[in-house]
Amino acid sequence: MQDRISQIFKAIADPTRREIFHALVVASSALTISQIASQFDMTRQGVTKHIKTLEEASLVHLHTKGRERLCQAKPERLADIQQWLSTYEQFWNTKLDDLEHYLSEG
Amino acid sequence: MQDRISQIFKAIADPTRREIFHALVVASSALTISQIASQFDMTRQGVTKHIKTLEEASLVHLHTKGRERLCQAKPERLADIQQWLSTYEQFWNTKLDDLEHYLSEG
DNA sequence: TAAATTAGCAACCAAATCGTTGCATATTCA
DNA sequence: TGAATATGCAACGATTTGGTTGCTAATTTA
Repeated sequence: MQDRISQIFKAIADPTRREIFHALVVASSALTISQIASQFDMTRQGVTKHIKTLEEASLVHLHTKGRERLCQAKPERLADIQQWLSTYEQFWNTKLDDLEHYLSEG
Repeated sequence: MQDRISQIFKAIADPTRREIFHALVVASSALTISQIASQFDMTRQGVTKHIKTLEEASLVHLHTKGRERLCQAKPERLADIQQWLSTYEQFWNTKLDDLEHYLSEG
């Protein structure tokens, strides 16, 4: 389909998915689809779709237990984004002379 | 329309736009729409649309000079993303006991 | 002034996105 | 076993997305 970094960016570009992801991160344990849906003004199927997108981006891990589907956040996958960001970090994180040094060195 | 962070994420979620953005960052000076288009296998109008998206996300600054539209990258806007990431950074950046400390305190 | 260059705008198109409803299936509980 | 629970799958619909073509307007250049 598409490259991993695009998948991750698209997954978290949607505010609802960011909320779901955050809910999973702060949850003390894995949550079921229904548990997540109860926290949002959306149908269970809507949540299922968002979870699928997050799982395809490796931001959520799913594991079936009986009739339940347990969702667990994998925030460490966001390191891929930080990796991408690192190329541009120098433009706001460092002192001006560091930037000028970078530009002159090419 | 939508929140700033979603705008930025959506803007850079597209691989073509990331390429355009990168081309602008590494360019020694601002580039015109036509100059950008010549580097990509796309029509000028296609590029114009991408530039519009990047501008709306404040990742690119436009300024008209005669008949030309000069495009300049504003990579410092990516700091907003890093800000968002910082909430989750601890999950891959710190030692395990730091994480456990966070969870027990949280 | 006439031709070439740079760009904008509008319309169109196919595909993806974000959500819904309806129904079927599997598991658990009484 | 029968009812309730948790979920999946498919179809639908409105909107957005990523791109195109065609035409017009403004600026520069010869």
